[in-house]
Amino acid sequence: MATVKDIAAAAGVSVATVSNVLNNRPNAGRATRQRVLRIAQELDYRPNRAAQAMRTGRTRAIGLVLPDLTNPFFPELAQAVENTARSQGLLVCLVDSQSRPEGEADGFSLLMQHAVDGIIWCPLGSRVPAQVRNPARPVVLIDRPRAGYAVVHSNYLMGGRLLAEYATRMGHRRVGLLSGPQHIESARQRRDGFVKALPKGSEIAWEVCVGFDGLLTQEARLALKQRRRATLIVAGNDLIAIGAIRCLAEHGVRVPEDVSVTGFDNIRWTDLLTPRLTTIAQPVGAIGARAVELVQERMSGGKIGNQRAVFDVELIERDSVRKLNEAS
Amino acid sequence: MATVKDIAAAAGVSVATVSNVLNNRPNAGRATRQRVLRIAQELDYRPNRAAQAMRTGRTRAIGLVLPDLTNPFFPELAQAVENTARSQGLLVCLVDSQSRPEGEADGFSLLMQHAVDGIIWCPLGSRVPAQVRNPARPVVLIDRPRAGYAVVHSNYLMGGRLLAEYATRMGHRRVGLLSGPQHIESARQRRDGFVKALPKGSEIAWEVCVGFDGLLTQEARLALKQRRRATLIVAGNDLIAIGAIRCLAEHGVRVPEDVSVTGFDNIRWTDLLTPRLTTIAQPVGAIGARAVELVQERMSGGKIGNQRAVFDVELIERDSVRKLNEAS
DNA sequence: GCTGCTTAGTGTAACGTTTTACTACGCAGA
DNA sequence: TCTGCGTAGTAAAACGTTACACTAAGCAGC
Repeated sequence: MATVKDIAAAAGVSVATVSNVLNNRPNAGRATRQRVLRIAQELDYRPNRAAQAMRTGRTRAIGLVLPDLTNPFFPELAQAVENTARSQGLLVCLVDSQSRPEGEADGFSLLMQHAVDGIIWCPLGSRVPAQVRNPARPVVLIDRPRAGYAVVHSNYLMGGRLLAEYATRMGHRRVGLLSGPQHIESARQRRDGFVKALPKGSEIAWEVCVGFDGLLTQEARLALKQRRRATLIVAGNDLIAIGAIRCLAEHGVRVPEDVSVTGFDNIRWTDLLTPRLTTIAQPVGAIGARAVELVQERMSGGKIGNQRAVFDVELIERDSVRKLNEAS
Repeated sequence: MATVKDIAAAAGVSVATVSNVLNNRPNAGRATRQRVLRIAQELDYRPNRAAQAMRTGRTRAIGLVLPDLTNPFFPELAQAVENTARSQGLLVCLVDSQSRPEGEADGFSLLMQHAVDGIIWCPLGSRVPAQVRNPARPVVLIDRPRAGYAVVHSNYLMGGRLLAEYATRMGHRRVGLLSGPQHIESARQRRDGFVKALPKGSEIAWEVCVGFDGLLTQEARLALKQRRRATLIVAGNDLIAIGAIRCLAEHGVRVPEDVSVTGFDNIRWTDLLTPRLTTIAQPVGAIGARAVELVQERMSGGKIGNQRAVFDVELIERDSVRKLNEAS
């Protein structure tokens, strides 16, 4: 591979000048500049990132630390992050902790060793790995807020509210809640947003919390079996909704004929399912892109406080909620 | 961050000795060795990867180039690859081409700039990006074979055969094929394996090829609507199967009561669907792990020819195939 | 002609490692 | 005592960049 030295030799200038031209600093004449650029192109020059990194301390790589790629919300996010990053010339280094804190810690350690310029992180729990507690590098959280960090996520309260309004409009007055883990703020806000926006006369028939992975607990299965006259089941995310629909089917309960179900996330094939799932769409692409922008701003010195970027969400009406007549 | 120089100073030896100890080369005395190691630990020394990379040309990072993270088969693969890699101290750099050849090319270019030590690649089409045609770095293909490369994938022929045997056992004699793109070998082998293992007296009622992403073409929808007395539809992967089931539902056709459907891949929530999908399970974890091993072998000099690692697959019997009595 | 300023460009140290060639020392064998 | 050899360790170059401190030349103003 060609180096600056090769270019310098071919152009009859010093390596310093080549470097100056390549990083377009002002101190180079018009003619020289063009000559150097042309030769660089001819030799197919690519800067050696390792050398650059050693000299400048920047790698033009960012870390992406996710809890679980088998939850389809995250691959969509990863795709958005990777594509935006690549369009800016940034490489994405992936860590999937498989929901294990040690995995998260190891991943951070590896990322720090490789001196990534910044980290986009969807934190697992409340624990902050030592490797990142003194963050030499900017960290931007994604999807899950935490005090002291910049974060970009959806307006979960709004999502909850939209669902509550829709439920009411469709005539549902008694709902069962299959919420996500309440120690995760994004799960809590979805739930709270829903509950607060529920009008007088509507009520929560029951509530059970389960994991975001859609694997239902005994308690959840029992609640779904009994149902206690709930006409609508509001799930914490799409995976939970899918799990619920299947559990209901096992008891011979049809969706939406016998009971309605809503999800959250609008993962890609919720509209390939039977029935197509009514859910809340998050602008995943925008979220991923914004996270990259934010981390990049911080990489280039901008210490712009710990901002929050919150994105509006949208109700996607499909087939899993039935319209009740007033009498029912 | 502590450097070798710091350790050398603290231990009263030269940096060369520190380096020797750290890479446990023989020329260092017992006492010195232990002192250096102790101090390195105390100072929480981590080698500067950039400096190492510049000197040795190795980065201890590998690239993972995938066509589409929104196809749930790939995140599972990515997870396996990342976890095995991390356990070996390798960082994974992700590229998602979003099924666009330019994306693939850009990704490779970025990976080469960062001088990853090896690349695990699920190629998009038949085009080989120029960046990788002269591979200074070892490349291991995953899931999609191609002449001249090492590859690790499932035994697709076996998968096809298992499906054919199962179909026969369940009394299905007339099947419709909803195959994947036939220019991709893995799709072709699934199909061929199935067709070849079909006994006399069984027949292919019709065949349509669609993309792996589960979005059905007009032609496919028409075939599903007509059905031409096929009692079983064999889909090229789970996404296609899911799409087919929904399309059938739109025409009021129930699965498996009216027609049976099989998938391929056993992506994670095929058993959350209604009906639970009968499909072929690939050992995704093993495939990912083996790919990492293979690329690592090659990284450390082993030029072991272009081997093929082929993994057995397994039939997962669920609820989407009905047993027909002989008469039907 | 001198001063001061701008433009265009250069020489070289430095970043943190690894590695090559070398030294210094002790000791066994003759 | 000399030779040779193994052990323990060192000095310094090298990897490819960037950036600092310079210089050389041209030119305007007086």
